[in-house]
Amino acid sequence: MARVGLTGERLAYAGAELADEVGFDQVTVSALARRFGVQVASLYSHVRNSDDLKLRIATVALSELADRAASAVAGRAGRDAVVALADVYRTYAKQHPGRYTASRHTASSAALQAEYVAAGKRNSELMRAVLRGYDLGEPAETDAVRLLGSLIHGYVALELAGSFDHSSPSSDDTWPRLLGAVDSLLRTWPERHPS
Amino acid sequence: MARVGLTGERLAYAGAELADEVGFDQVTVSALARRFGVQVASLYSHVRNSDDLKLRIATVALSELADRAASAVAGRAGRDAVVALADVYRTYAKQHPGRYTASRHTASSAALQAEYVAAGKRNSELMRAVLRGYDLGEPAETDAVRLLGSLIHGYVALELAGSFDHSSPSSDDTWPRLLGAVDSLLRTWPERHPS
DNA sequence: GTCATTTGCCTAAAGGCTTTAGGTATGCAC
DNA sequence: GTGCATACCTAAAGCCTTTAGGCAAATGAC
Repeated sequence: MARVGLTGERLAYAGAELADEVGFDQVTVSALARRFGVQVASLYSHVRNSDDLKLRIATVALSELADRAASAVAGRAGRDAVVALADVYRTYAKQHPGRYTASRHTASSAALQAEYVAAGKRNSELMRAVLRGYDLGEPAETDAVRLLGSLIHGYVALELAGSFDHSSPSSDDTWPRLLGAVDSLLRTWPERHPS
Repeated sequence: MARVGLTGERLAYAGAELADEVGFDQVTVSALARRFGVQVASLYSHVRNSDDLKLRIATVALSELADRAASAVAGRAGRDAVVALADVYRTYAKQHPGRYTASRHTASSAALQAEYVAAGKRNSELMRAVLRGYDLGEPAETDAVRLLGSLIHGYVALELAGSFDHSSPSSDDTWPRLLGAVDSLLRTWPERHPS
């Protein structure tokens, strides 16, 4: 009975890979056990249950996103920063569709998990930092965070679902134009109250 | 063994109600059978399988959305039409979270179901009709359809997930300001090629 | 190096959901 | 009333989740 060396963390990363391969919805404790060549029950020493596993995968995804987002916006501002940030999410979703789906998966117990919440905060604070460069003031800045967050997630979700597949122009052409439009909107925001 | 009068359609509507009550992910053939006081296997005369049931629920949701959208935009144009249309989706998602989730659920076999595809088309064509009023020309009009679609879905999804719950301003305050901003963006779209 | 302890992984079992196969009885047409 | 179609049933197999309890491998004390 050779020991495989399971840990909660290894399961989370292996679960993330599994999600990318078969879809986040298809990630099960059983499939993961199979992948490690181990009995199903063995995993229950490392994750509390199936929801716990999914939450750990979501945390992996949110953390990776925050890391990439931080690198992308470093040294950039304004439109460059917005484009770089938005590209991070879109690219990640294409490369890791299962992980991206996981990152948007809200479990009821998620709010109780410090690490998950912290990774979510890192992401939203990076976005706010980028938008602070437009000097909008409040409540416009929060409105802008919600606008950009909604647009990125909405676009990525629709694209991932294939909604843009069978019409022109290609999604690759639309995307930079939308970001340009958002940048010009931010620069001429209807109700600015700059500091 | 009193007959309950099951049909594919009744199952779809009952499944939609169940989705609103317990969440779309929790909708199972078993739960639906329980609700009708009937053995599980009995449902398989009316729906092909679990995915088929979910696709039928999604079709119910997409059709209801298209009906409401059509009523909302009738007799309106420009900003009024955009706001009315966007409100339809946001309000529907709040009233019927399970149905809304269903409407965004893409099964692999969905593309083969004529009714589902048709309901999806009705929705997107209503949005395009509203945006045609801004006289953007192509490809800007398609870009705008994708922008508005992404923004509405993204905002609704984040709001449903509770992302805007614990910060001010309230989501109710942000929403009309975002729609106003989008309207002004559409009226000053960077690269117009009007007819 | 041996022994004790921890713990990683095991077997076993119960319960739920999905789906198929084949049987019974109900409700309508006549 | 009789016949027919079919609505709903029982039975069963397969997979997933989760808990309980057991064996053996790694770790540390001496």
